[in-house]
Amino acid sequence: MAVTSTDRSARRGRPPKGAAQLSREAILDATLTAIDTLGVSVVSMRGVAKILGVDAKSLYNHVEGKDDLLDAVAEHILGTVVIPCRTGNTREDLRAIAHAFRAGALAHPEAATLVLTRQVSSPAGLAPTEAVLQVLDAAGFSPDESVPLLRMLVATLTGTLLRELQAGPAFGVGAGIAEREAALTTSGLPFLARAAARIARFDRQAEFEFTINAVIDAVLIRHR
Amino acid sequence: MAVTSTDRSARRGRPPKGAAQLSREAILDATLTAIDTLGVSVVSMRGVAKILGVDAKSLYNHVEGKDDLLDAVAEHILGTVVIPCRTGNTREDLRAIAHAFRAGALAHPEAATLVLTRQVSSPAGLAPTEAVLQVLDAAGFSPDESVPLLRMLVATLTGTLLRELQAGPAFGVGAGIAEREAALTTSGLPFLARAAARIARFDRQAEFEFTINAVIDAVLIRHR
DNA sequence: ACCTGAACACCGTTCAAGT
DNA sequence: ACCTGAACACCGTTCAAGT
Repeated sequence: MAVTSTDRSARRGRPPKGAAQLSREAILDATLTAIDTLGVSVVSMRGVAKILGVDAKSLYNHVEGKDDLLDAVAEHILGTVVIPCRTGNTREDLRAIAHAFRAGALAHPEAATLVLTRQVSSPAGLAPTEAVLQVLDAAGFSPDESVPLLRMLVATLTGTLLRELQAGPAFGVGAGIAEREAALTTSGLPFLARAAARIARFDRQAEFEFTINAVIDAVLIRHR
Repeated sequence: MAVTSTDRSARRGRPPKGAAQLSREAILDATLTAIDTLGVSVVSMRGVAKILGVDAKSLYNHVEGKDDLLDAVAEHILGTVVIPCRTGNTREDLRAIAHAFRAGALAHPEAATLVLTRQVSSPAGLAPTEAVLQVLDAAGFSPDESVPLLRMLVATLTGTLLRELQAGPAFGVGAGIAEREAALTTSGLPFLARAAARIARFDRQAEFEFTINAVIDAVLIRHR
């Protein structure tokens, strides 16, 4: 019952021999697990700190703020993407990069929005971009030709993955394909009504394949 | 100095003859101007209420909550898109729809993220989709063929507009083209370094034209 | 060097009480 | 029918005080 000088409830300043030493990396890890668990929209500095058994304000010794932290998460995930080796077949090489990017992004579905939405400028984050430029160069495109093509590829990839994410965090079909089909059928829009069954269903893998192949077609058209 | 029964500071309940009668539409308008002024990330129920000279909690009589409100803003903007008449030229018709969509989205740049990011299911919001399906039908595509093509077009459009928005809210080039070019040049990634000058520059209109044309090429390839 | 107490200026939302 | 007071359970962040 005696209150000693190490009484935790009265402590202030650095803990005498606190268990986990706080670090930028530890904070980043905790943030990622918080995002995976609760979703990115619910994540908070205070919540991350709680995971680490620390006060929220302590985080500011290692991180500029919440925005900086979320940028770091995006960069971390992007750094996770393993760029495939080139085969010399332009179509297959572009496909492989797209699939690698998708795999990296979907490894943390709740964090994927960050990757797709935030501007990343670190070298690690730029590796996929570099890889695309390399493939286009090997295919014989000049930089003048490559950059717009790169932008189209990135835009399509981004858009496709965003759709995929909001189409349903769960695998395959989300809740209510029948409901969606019914809503479309009765929308009063004839072409949507006619295509309702096909629109209501969504095969993530197949849609990704189709879109990425089609957009690569658009690239290869410009090939001499 | 006398405190009467109409003393405002002690009032409770509906104002005797308050100026503006609150309505869903008025709330929506106020929200849109708040977004245009402050940016979507800063908008709050309390802020919107202040614009209307009302307490934040009053909004809940006309709106389900913040999420519902932002959905409504997205729908409103989408309902603003004027679908162009068909000309019979598939390429031109698809281009025209894309441009109409872009114009609608960019009319409120700070709100555009909502339009591109949220799932919209109201008939008004689905009009552009219906228009694309109609053009593809007129071009001779079956619904089975049209739906994946529609998805590719939407994905590319979404991705392109998102990039355009984050590339710079200001018109044309944002701050620091030279800085970005320098960063890319010294990134240690050779292909990025070589294309640095082209990547650092970004002509919104030209990039949009290129991408949309290229992706329509991918559609028309599949034309018999 | 690093952590926290106290503090500031905010959030979204519920619900009963008022008119 | 519609608005608000009181209240709840949160936010991100600063800064001086502590070790």
